Amino acid sequence: MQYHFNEIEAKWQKYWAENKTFQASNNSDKPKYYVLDMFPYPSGAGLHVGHPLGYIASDIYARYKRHKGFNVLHPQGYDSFGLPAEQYAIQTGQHPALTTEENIKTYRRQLDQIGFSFDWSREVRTSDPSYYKWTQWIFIQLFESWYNKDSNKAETIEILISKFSSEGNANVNAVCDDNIEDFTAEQWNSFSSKKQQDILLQYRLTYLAETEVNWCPALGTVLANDEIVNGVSERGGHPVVRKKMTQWSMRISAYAERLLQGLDTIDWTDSLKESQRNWIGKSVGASVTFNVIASGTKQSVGNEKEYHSEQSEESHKIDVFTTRPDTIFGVSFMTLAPEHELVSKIATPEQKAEVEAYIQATAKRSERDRMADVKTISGVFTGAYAEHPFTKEPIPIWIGDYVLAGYGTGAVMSVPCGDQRDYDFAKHFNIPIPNIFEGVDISEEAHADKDNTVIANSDFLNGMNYKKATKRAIYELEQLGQGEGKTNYRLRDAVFSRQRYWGEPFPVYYVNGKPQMIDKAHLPIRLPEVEKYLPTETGEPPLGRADVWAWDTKNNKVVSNTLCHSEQSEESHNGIYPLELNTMPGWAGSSWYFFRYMDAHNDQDFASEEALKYWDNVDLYIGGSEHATGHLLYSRFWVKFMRDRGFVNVEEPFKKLINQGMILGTSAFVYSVLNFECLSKSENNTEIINLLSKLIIVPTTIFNDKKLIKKVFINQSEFNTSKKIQEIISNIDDFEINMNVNSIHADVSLVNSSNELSISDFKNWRKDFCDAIFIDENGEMIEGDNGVYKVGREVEKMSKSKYNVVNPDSICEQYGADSLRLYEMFLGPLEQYKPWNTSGITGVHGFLKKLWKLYVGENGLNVNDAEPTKDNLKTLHKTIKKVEEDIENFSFNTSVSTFMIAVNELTTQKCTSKEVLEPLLILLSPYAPHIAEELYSQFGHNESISTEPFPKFDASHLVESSKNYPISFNGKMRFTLELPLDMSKEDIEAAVMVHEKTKEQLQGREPKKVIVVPGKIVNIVG
RNA sequence: GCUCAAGUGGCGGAAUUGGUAGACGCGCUGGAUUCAAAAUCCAGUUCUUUCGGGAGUGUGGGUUCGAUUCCCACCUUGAGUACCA
Repeated sequence: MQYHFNEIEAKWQKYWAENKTFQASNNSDKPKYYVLDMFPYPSGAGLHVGHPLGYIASDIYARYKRHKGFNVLHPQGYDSFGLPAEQYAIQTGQHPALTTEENIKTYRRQLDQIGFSFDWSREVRTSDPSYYKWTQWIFIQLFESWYNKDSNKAETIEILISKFSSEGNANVNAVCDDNIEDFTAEQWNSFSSKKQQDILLQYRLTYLAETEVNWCPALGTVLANDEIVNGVSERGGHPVVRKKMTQWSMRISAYAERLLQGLDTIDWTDSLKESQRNWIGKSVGASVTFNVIASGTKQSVGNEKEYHSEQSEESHKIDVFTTRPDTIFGVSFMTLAPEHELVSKIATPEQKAEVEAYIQATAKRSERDRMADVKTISGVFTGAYAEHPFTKEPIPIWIGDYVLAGYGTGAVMSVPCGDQRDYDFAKHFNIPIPNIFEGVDISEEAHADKDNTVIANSDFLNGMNYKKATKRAIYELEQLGQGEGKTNYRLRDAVFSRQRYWGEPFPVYYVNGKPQMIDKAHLPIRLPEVEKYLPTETGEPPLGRADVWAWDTKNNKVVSNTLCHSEQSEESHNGIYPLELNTMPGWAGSSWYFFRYMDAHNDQDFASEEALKYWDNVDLYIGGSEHATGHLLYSRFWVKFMRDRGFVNVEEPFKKLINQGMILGTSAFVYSVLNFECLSKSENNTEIINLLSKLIIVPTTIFNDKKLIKKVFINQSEFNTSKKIQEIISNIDDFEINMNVNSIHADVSLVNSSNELSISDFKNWRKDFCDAIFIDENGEMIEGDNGVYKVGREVEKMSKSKYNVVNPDSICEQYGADSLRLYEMFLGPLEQYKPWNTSGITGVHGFLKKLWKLYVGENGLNVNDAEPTKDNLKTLHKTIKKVEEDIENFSFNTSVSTFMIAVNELTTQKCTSKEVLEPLLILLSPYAPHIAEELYSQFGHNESISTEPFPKFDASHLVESSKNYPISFNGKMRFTLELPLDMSKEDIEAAVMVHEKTKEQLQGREPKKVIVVPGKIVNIVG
């Protein structure tokens, strides 16, 4: 009986589906375990072999946990809203829902054929109205919440309103917009509802505000910071510009500290935590207020009139944030961002022109230019001065684009002796660099080291170290009322509006321009139909094209726009108002989906309390590291919010997280000759002769071989009748010939495992190469089937455009899902990036065949009740031990070799004992579940192997009576010696010393020392 | 620039508390089987060698009886971040 993997795999996939083998129950006496994969975006291209890597790992773990007696939740779903489907819809006019549905079908078929133990009864899709109903609901909860810094959590907005109406906002300690005016309870109660709504919007956790956003004209939408890479869009690489727009934002900054602290409580990789820490970017320091000296005061004190006119103007203050308040006496100038609002107000008439020119020049430069060009120092003096808080000396105020408007206050106190950027700026503009550090030379560069710092020339700070001086400086600033200790975060509030069609609609309508939430009872608000998926002619988002997109507040339903009037009078509206035209970003649906799996069909709640309590949070999460500062940060934010409001019980969503590395493609290249460069040796001139009347393809081996290049040149010249070339050929030795080539990707499916290209298939594939001439490694033309062309290889990211994509379908067909699963694990450590090489799969496939042969002979099962031998048991138990340790350590690659060793050994031992071969199947079942099920059923079992208890390791089978000791001399192993394990140290030493080879090694020398570690090693020194 | 990973045969990689470096697989070489091929099986495969050995885990140093493993410095590659005050 042969190993017919296709039949076996189809049979068991059907069995699992029909018997709902992997359906998890929300009621169980077993301990629970929740294994989650980052759900996929269903793209049109389907899965390639890189995608399942993480799923296979999590599936192995999930199956292992079932064997270990856990009730395992291992769900899967689709992050099915997103840009590609919409781009495709724009191109083809097809509704994204249709293409998404098609893509999901492909994904499902591909996933099923790999044999995953997913509980498909809990599948979720973010684009499904029954799902996004709850995304909308969470949005409403965020809108109805504010962040109370006193209780350090989000609370409902009702609490805030009652505070306002009873005591005003003076004592409210909230995370909110800057510059909120103080008001009393009486004032609050007398405010119009419109004004009250405006004020509340400044406190809500999601709020509407005019913000500078990253606008991508090519995509017609706003992008979040994490969606921009190197100043261009992550998808498509389109330019991004700054633009002011009214947008929904999420007050994630309220959670900055908790997001940072929470990292210490979760089991994630250090590099991932580090990226989140950097992204949050906490810096501790102080805010300092500098008073601007009225411009008349300094320069024209004598001029009474001008002095008075300046005095009548309002006085200005500049707030700065600094991490080094200890260096405040080293300030020799201040720098404002060119966009700073004070710039135009304080610039003196003499400097005004120059300042304005500079501002304009900076505005023209794109964000990308500014980022790319860090070296050029530029700036302009404003003419204005600020007063030093302690010395009262005037400090010149400059503007410079090295100060960013978006960070801190957009202004810095410049301490050139302690900050390299300030130092460079001061040097460039000849601004004094006072030294306030004891015993430090600052003639070459700034001294930015906090640890080795003693402050000097700084009045009351003299002689103090960084820590002491900082504390004292803050204290003194507080005394003056010109500063306080402050912590700043780089983390910005997240823009939540997208000008796209294929996303969650907001449950929001506008009355007189003020946002109103639709009641939970009327959710979901479904995406309206539009006839095109592009922005409108007036620049509104695609939803602006919908005809039925207004909210009827009387009947609580979406109605035709024609019923909605824009007139101001309340009566004319008839209770019908326009709906929000933006949609939510990709991360909305993915920030909470892990809770939905717990109770996927609940239509009363996003998940029931019991389900949330039972499954708690994700025990193991596997996915790519590219989500470090997007999905993984936003999810943590939403979970913390939901916890604050009592909707869930957990503070962190993912207890343990593993990043699987990417599987890279091995691209194949052919090299077409661009030209032959002929250099005359005698005449000392260079000429490039274009010989290409025909396309010539050469292999890599020829590139640097002068002889072969000449040979190719001569062979090809028969296609060219040019006199010049005839002349060169006749005097070929007078010319030095070089060759320039162009690398062209060849589809990897046209190349066999020995890197040989099928030339006829290649010509068929690239019609423009149908007349190309291929040259072999000897410089000879390849004609017909004679000769082979070897492609060049390079490891690159797997992608359609590089023609290096390997499809799991064909692998499953040729070798089976079990082979694919084993091979993906066998490639190397899960977290590591590694290239895919299809030829290696024969190794694991051969292993499965060998395994099959161990169990099944020509006439059926080869297994009996024979008493296992000592060797059989030893092999089994060392395998149990290793595999269990490996799975616990997520070292799946090493278990595959362990299985190979076990099967090799048992085959050699001719083992037929059921007592050994049955437990081995359970060990293997998480990795290669189909073959394990099949053989297990042939043993006579009627139940699936999937919940059989994991075999127990018994150390007694591994006990040895002797050890093959490595005998080393000065740490180098020279020979081995078999000795009983119960031998004493002294006896071992004696036995080694009398040995032939020892004497040979020592050559008469007396050893200085003999180290004997019983059971391990003997080392002779001397 | 800063932060974090990682450097071991022709290739993917193994060596879990410092104790026989190169497990396992690919590839390659030779052989068996076959009309032939595929498949299968057997043997070999770090380098070097005067066939006794000798060297060897990016480089240089250190700790140790003993270092791929620990410490210091450097080099290279990859990823993230980028004027964050």
